[in-house]
Amino acid sequence: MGIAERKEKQKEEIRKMILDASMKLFVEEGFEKVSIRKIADIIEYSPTTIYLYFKDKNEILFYLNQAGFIKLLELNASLMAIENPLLRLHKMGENYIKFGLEYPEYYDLMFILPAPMEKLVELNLGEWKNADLTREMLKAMVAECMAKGIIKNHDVTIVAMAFWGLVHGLVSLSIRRRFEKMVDPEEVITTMHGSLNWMMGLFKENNDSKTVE
Amino acid sequence: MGIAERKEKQKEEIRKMILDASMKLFVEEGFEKVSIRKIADIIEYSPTTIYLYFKDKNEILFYLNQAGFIKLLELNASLMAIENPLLRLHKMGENYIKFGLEYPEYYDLMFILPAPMEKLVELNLGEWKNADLTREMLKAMVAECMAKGIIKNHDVTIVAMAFWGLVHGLVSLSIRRRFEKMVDPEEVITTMHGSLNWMMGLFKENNDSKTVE
DNA sequence: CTTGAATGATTAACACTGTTAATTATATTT
DNA sequence: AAATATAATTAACAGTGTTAATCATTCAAG
Repeated sequence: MGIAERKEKQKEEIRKMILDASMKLFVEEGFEKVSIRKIADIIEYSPTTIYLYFKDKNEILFYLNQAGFIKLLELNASLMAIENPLLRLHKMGENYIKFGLEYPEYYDLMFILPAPMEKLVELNLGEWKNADLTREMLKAMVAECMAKGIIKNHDVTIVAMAFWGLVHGLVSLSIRRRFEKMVDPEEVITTMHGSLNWMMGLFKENNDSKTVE
Repeated sequence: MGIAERKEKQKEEIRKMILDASMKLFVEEGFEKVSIRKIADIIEYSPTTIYLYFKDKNEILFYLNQAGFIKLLELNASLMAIENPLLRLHKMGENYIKFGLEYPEYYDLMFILPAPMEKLVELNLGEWKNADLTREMLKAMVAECMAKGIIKNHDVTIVAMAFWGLVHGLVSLSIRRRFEKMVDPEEVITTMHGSLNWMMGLFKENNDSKTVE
């Protein structure tokens, strides 16, 4: 069925064109400027054509956010080389903060906006590869720290959630400008890293008093 | 000038009508349903009339979010009775989580959406009474914990930011449904409290090894 | 090779959104 | 009573996502 195959390929091409145009708008003009009509302008099709390839706008946003998770995973690829799991965890937190501050639009899509999650539930995709992987990495690191006695034994999920909570809280409050009245704008970033650093310090000190075991 | 005074009063009344209508829509139908035209419908004026009393929609949202901060402060009023500053801090964190989960629309406006902060900067209101007060309460508690040797001495802002970061991270990831793939939906809330509890525990243990001083 | 069905893409329209300029209606002041 | 200032309105602009109905094109069957 060579014909059906080529047709499928052509369909994929237009899908790609739509996503590429969305990405271009997203990166160059920001998330809010991504509209069906603007995408249509770029790919030189009518707006309604887009609905022949994607169910709705949220579905497009969902695919855009996937790109964000790939970016984040790339940033974290170098972590595997770090032997000490606590240091690795620390570095992962710093990467997370850097990522959020450097790509606030992606961050928005990945961790703040409701749209992508709604789509995920709607499509009921049991898995969500890149996002799942990031979460698993975090949990694994926490578990490793506990196994090696660097972090006191506790429910892994609880500790992982606390860690993610802390860094996400810092990033999201920062990009939503909620820290500006708390600390000098020029010092926000260093203070954020300070907060993470301080928390990591609690682990270590906690460890010191237990290392004797 | 009795006339000018009465006029001023009448103007205030319509302002209040607009805010009341906005609040009604906000509470009953959610943030996204608050539109200029719907507000106009309720108060039985034309949509453009609203612009005679408020510069734009964001200004209305800004006033709505104030109501949220008042609600949060009311919830925290009982805290003052707690003597132990660490316990007080813990309770404040639990209140914060409860507030966020119970009034996600308010929480959105107060801590997630960009709109109110943009307005604050635009109006350059040096102060923002209720929000400032909440932040100051947090900082004061952290400082008190340090002064009493319950938390190891450190930069107050860094520690306060970490604390706020943690609870905000938990709440915002939760209401944006980012925890659903990490933990059973029924257990999200207890796990969140577990995370806060775990962090507070770090303080205490840290303290134990230093109490000897 | 032509007809009929299926597919691809478009136009027109719906129901909204925030916001502004121009106009009308209502009070107030001269 | 006429002129002015204020309040409120209508009409319009420039968008948004999305759907139903229509046109154009390609494909397979007679």
